[in-house]
Amino acid sequence: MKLSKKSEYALRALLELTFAHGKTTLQRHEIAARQHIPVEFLEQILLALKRAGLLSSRRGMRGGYGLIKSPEDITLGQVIRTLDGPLAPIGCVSKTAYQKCRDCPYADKPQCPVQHVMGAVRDAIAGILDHYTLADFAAGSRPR
Amino acid sequence: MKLSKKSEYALRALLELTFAHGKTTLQRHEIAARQHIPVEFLEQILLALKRAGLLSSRRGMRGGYGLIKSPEDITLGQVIRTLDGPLAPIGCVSKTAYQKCRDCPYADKPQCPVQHVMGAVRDAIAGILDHYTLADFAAGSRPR
DNA sequence: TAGATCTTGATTAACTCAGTCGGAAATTCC
DNA sequence: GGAATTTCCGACTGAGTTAATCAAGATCTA
Repeated sequence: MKLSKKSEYALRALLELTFAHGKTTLQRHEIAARQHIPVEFLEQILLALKRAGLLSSRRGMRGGYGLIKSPEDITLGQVIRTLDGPLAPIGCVSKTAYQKCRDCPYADKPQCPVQHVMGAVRDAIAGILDHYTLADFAAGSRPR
Repeated sequence: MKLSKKSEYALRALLELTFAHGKTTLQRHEIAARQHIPVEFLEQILLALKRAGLLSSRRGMRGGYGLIKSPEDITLGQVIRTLDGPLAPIGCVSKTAYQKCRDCPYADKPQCPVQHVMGAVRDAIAGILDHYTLADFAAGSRPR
């Protein structure tokens, strides 16, 4: 049930980019310095977020990174999924990356007790993270 | 956000032990066969559950494992915590194993946005798993 | 063109996960 | 008492993941 360092850094980096949104872009080293993140590691995180369509970037002297959408349109669920994979605790209850559970005697019947509980857990986690936007996050408030 | 195989096996093993509770005890190989779990791996799981005070055991010819408390008094939260550690996605929001977050610019102030969201996630997970008993689990129903 | 910056891919050390193995200790049955 | 059976305990292993680090290349601005 753990959040990777990668996702944590991503959230903290996006926090800075949310503050800067509309005003300016930020460079790797600025984000790294403000959030105490190893710059080379941060780099590959920003690249992943870019490939996921959340960030734009510009190379060269006046380069840097910026949000490509407005903070209200990016959820923490999206961010964590792109870096850590599915939110579900177990493959057979994932909605974005379902995987049939091998070796379980209940196979995939809806009677499977594991599926039942973990489905509830998944829904609880996704219920929070998929409604929590970067705007909420930066404001430090609850969503909606 | 993933449940380890260890915890999954533990839940499935406890399912069998719940069915047997009051009637008989079960041996490693019986549980392993019914739930398709590698027997030597299951062993160390059962041992861990025993050390956590959930199971009793007897060695020798008529030996085996049994629940030491009634299924209504064991929650899935307890089980998963003993095998996977804290439920919280990040140390600084754990109630059972709190750890101050190093290198975060917000330190531990209540204003920390990461702490805010992840606290909500932790509460959601624990809210389910700490109220879900083995009895609920075996019945395949929702708790309470 | 020079210098700054993003981009890509490879590499690494440490750690965790999932499972295996061998042997010691306890209990029962003969 | 001895053999069979079962739990107990610790060490070990191979594969994969995590958290970085590094070097070299592409691109942009001044």
